[in-house]
Amino acid sequence: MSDLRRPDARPLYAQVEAILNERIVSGAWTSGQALPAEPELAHELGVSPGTLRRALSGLERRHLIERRQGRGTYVARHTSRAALGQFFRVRTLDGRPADPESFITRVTTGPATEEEAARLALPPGAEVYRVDRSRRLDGAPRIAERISLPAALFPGLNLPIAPDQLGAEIYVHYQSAHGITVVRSEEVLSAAAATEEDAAVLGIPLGTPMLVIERVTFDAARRPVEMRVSRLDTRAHRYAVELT
Amino acid sequence: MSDLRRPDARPLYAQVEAILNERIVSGAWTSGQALPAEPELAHELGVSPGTLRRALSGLERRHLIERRQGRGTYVARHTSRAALGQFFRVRTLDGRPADPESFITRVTTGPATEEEAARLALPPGAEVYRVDRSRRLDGAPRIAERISLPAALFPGLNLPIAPDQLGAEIYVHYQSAHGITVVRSEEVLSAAAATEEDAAVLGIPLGTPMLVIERVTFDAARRPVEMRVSRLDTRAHRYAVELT
DNA sequence: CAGTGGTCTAGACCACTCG
DNA sequence: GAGTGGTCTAGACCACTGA
Repeated sequence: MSDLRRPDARPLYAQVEAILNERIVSGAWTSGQALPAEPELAHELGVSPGTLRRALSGLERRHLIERRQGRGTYVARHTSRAALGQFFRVRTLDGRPADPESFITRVTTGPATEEEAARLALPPGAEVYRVDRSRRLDGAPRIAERISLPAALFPGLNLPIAPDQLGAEIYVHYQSAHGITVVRSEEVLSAAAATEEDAAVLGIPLGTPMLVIERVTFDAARRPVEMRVSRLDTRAHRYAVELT
Repeated sequence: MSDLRRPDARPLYAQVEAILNERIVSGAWTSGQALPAEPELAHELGVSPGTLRRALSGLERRHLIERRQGRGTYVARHTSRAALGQFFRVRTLDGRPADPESFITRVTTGPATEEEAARLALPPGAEVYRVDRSRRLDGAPRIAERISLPAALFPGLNLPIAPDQLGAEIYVHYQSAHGITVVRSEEVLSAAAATEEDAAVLGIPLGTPMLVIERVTFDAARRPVEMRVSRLDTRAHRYAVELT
């Protein structure tokens, strides 16, 4: 067991958090697995229970673990309700979460565009998969979406095409089939007129104002692992943000 | 000093946080004032230093206080750079924070509309002030904005009209002139075509796709204190969100 | 150098879960 | 009832700030 003493400038709890983070990222602890009890883990790492707990709180805040009183601490699965809604900000006009259903319309492969290479931190010409989806909200088609993935991170891209096997839960698939745990996304929003493709996919008039959402998602190792562009018809839905 | 023992189900640190929150909301501790040192405050409240620190961390997370090692803990002023950027999500295309400049074009008074009454939790017909602003980003007019305020919370609405006295820092004015400390906002975003008013105010073609941002802001007592609708021309700017 | 917040420790007790 | 995480305490020591 490594010694954690001083030369490293970071506080001890931050070093402990990084060590535990690495165990999850590397797969030493896998999704759903129970961590050792806190006193045991604290002893193994050579820190006090209080310091260990502070490190665990950091992992919990980033949704890498889940703690349940009386039961134990578990590596987070991306299947809980909280995790499902974590990155989906679309609401109905009265504020309820929209119920999304996804249909994959096309999967293609090719060299990364300049923008894909920049956003995904890929070398020029690296191969990417592109997944086009049409998404229904509360029954009607509302979102046209393209997801770009580095081929190197998703060997074989074993994507089921049937919507009921994938649905909105593509990040669950990343974790279970490719071992990639997403923890953070950056989104930039703008407005644009519906293109001919939007009009065809969503059955709306050409030029309808659309909300364009460009997202880059990062995993626990801070690598960009996905880029997506979603075009949302906001005539019956909204994108909700809370600022604190 | 009140006793904090058991019957109350909330954890002690949460009760302490609520007590300190109330001292700030009520004005007993005013903006910029130094709090007593931690050991002293812990003794006054009859809790251990650790419990007090946990309560202070909650207040810090909500930006109600600022802690500076070696100096002390202070009731937050809404003047620090962090506070200024806290609620302003607009960025340039390359991701840098946009530099906003505001021009008040009109201030009016009248009974609340149905929507204003609902969002601001006002009785029907309550009086509201409405402030219309045109906002320039990096030199060009990009945002048309209307702010609605409950007249009861802003007696006299002593708003300076000169842009250099108000600027983007309207929440600083709320705090210094009306004693209202904002801590949280909810925003919903949609896309819409530029109206004739948008076109006139911003000098853009009718029908240009606009990003519409509807915001309701709450103070530390959880009252809604402001509603605003901002219409942003996204041809040169974006709205940025981070999801964790 | 006195005073402040930040870190770290060690342990008691409580609340919850499940067999 | 055994085992878990959640709360709370008491105090030592460190790092930083400003007079």
